[in-house]
Amino acid sequence: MKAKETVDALGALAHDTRLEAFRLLVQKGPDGLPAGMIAEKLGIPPSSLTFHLQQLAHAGLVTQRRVSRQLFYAADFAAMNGLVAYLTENCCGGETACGPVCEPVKIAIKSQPKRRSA
Amino acid sequence: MKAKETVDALGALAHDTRLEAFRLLVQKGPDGLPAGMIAEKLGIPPSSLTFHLQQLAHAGLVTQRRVSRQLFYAADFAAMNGLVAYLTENCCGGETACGPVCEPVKIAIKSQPKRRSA
DNA sequence: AACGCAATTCGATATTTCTTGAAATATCGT
DNA sequence: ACGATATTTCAAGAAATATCGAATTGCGTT
Repeated sequence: MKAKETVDALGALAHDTRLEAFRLLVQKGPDGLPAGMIAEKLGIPPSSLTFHLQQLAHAGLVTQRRVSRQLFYAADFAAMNGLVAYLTENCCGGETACGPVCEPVKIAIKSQPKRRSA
Repeated sequence: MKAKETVDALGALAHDTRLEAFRLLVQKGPDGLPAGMIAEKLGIPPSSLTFHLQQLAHAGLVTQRRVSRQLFYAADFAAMNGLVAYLTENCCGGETACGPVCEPVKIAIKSQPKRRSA
């Protein structure tokens, strides 16, 4: 049943608004942001935002925690990494003769100086 | 316009049949597989397969090459890695104080012994 | 308890995506 | 050129997803 979860996660990310929201949260780190601030940054009405955050949450890509009146959302980094792992699993059949095509791109670059190019 | 391309790629992968097809191709390596064989393995009619492969191709995730009467499809590993990079870009704002949450999972495991568990 | 603020649920509409048979195109062998 | 094989294109109905205003719930303050 891993495939189904993965499809959910990919589908959750496959949308302008949600991708933007998710990336915002990835860049914000474990503390996350309150829904209202996300809605404001994305320029969409609250009810629309809720709809999209729920898809991300249902897919396990973001977590939710209440702080007083606000609901903070944060990226779930383990889920994100799990998703990536699933996509690339057993690349080239695990053959060592595969060449450099399976080489990872060093995802998630905390040790590097800021780079915004990709 | 990088966001739009990413949404396309994620959308292309966010479907049962297409995810299965893509993973099949990832595991098959650079040589890929002819359309007919993919359709057979997935158990779907040819016209349906074409529809899905086109989405993957349009998103740049697979390439196409003709060999006699057959059309071979293969995963585009650079595109896949670019997608992952975009998702995780500037994780935690690039702060070194972020902790282990941005740590990559060592995607693409070509040095492991064969495992077919998924 | 009453008020205000933050966010969600509901509902109805609009839009997009999926599916697959039938017909068309491309390539090969004879 | 003809027939067979491999795959794509077309069309249109079916299914899933997106949008957002109005009403509602949860929480804190007075």
